[in-house]
Amino acid sequence: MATNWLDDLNPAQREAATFGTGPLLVIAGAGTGKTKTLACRVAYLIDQGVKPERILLLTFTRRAAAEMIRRAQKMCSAVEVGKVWGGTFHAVANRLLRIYGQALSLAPNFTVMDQSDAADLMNLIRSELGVAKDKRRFPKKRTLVAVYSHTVNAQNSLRRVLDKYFPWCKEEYEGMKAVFEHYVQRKADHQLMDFDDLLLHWLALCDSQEVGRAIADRFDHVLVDEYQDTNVIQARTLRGMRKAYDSITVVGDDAQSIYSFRSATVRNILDFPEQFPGAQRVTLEKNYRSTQSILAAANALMDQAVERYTKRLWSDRASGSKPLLHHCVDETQQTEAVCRHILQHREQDVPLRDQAVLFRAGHHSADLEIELGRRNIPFHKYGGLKFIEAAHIKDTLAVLRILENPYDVISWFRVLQLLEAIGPKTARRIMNDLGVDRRDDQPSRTDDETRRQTPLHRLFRTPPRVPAGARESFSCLRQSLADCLGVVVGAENETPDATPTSLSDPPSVPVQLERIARFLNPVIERVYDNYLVRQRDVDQLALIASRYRSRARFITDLTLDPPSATSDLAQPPHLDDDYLNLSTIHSAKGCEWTVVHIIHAADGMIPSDMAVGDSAGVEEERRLLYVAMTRAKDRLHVYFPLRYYHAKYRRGDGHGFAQLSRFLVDKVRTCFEERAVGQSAEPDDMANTPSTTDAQVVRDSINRLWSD
DNA sequence: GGCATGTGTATTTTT
DNA sequence: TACACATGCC
Repeated sequence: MATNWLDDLNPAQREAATFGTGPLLVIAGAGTGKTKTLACRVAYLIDQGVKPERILLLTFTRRAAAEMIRRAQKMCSAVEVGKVWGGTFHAVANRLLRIYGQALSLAPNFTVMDQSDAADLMNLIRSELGVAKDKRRFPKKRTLVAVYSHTVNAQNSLRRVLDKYFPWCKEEYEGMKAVFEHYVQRKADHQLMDFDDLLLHWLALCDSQEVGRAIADRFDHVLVDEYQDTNVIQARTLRGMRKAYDSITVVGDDAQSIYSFRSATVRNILDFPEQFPGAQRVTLEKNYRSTQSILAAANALMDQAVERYTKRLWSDRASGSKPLLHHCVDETQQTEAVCRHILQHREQDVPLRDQAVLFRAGHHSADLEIELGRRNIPFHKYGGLKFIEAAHIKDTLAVLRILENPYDVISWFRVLQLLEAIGPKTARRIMNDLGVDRRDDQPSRTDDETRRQTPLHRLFRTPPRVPAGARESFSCLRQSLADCLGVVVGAENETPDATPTSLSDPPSVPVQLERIARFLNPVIERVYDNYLVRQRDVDQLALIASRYRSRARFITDLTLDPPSATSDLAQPPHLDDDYLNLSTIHSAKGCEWTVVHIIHAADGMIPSDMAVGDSAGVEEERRLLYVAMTRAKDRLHVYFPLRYYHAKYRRGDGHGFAQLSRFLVDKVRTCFEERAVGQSAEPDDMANTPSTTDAQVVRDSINRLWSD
């Protein structure tokens, strides 16, 4: 079948999609059909005879990769496009390391830690070293992870990173250095990999004499999406992946780089031509998404930027009505206005799923979420607190991870402390008894006898001494672990064998979870509030697990690509269900909706107070607002609450007046139509619905006097 | 050594 | 608000 789908592309898109071999840089502005172009390029390459499994497609989220592959599949139905290596840098690194990691002496069953696991390990080390004892202000675990990650990702010296980004921690240089050294060693000893390690070890694989060539030569073509949000390690890795073959396509937009906190650098995209000599360049400027009036506002915003950007968007879509800027009395009014507009749009046949509310920080939607709940408006929140970060879910995963990697100190430490009468001290002693601390039995890793002596075997053969109060639940834990491995721990003196070759097959992953729940349910009931909800969450986990045959795969997928929202699992939305999208701006990247509501357009929120320290920070916040605005297809609402109550800090009626976001200068505001919420008529297209009146504002303000 | 209770403080974005 | 840390009791 010929390639008639190419007819749908404009000349620039077609040039990018049908580019031959060699390096190609595609500058693709917001809404210029980037996904479509990349999907077509995948389809084109396959159509030209490239084998799908010889294409590497790197995207920012797994969802993005899946979407492109799905689209490409539609174009070339004859070939199994699913064989394309698609996913995030981290997911691909994980996959390669499981195959080739032995070249770096990595165990194939290493554990992937997410950032909160990394924080726990930092904390463990911090307390062991006692660095925090005399200094009251030693950085907290999250700060430690942030500093560490920034340092390795930017390949910068700790000194310089502290000077530049964490000046308030400069005093603690020595202590932090010690913590980081132990952190690195401890991970190596216990087969733990944090997110940064995945990238660093992939790069190391590329540089390896043994397998570097083989890995690079696996792929004829490498395609990279969202290139503006990659860091120096990733850029270096890409160079390492191009040895015999030089075909690489990177797509990005310098005006949408919003991940510098993760050490992403816009230099990657700007320097691409030098890094990959002979690179061709294609620019996509025609926007298919937004009305001209939305683009006018977005362009006006970027005109204020300090930096020059490489393109200017245009559209031949009808100009549409101007975006609206709503001045609200306070957050309550903002919430009310958002709900009202959402329902009005729904009445005008824009279903909830085609609308989104965007905000800077996860908790900015708290008030709105409560109101949506009250009004029975279903929603789905992206970003913010993840299901996987809930304590009881981490507990469950920790048990699974012990099974997978018995040297996972973090998980042991966590699980043991769940037992009554076991705190940090006892937990550490038990771990010692079990030999979880690998430094003790390192000498001959390959020696068969040593391998047989994993902490789990010791647990089954010679259970360690535990406090009387913990005895019952400890034996319950032991039983659960044994059940999951398909091992019998009946009589005390038996010597069961729990190697994978053990006689009775280990049960399926959902069954393992059910066994774990037997141990965990009483624990959850004792330790947490809301235990019924939490126990149900564990059941939900088993439901997801039913899609997996491999426990290792399940754990890693959950870590690298966690369910995006708590509600994902609490009430999995049916396909025909209509629900509103709530999202942080970061998580909204790459998405589009018919109607977009941006809330909290106040200085201190956008830009975030945390980011206004230097001009680079402010510039990034501007791009963030740009990303938010360009998500809208037909209608854009921006909300500004004038008054914030700081009940958070002090009780009472203290409040302060906010400033409109500094990015909404006069030149930008002329692209908006401004409304005072509750004080004037609504625009034509939402005229005939009841609206808040002046009197309502008065009543609200009176009521507030005793609402507290 | 564990654990309940009280106090102070910092407070973004994500693979 | 929520989390880390200190204190004092069991």
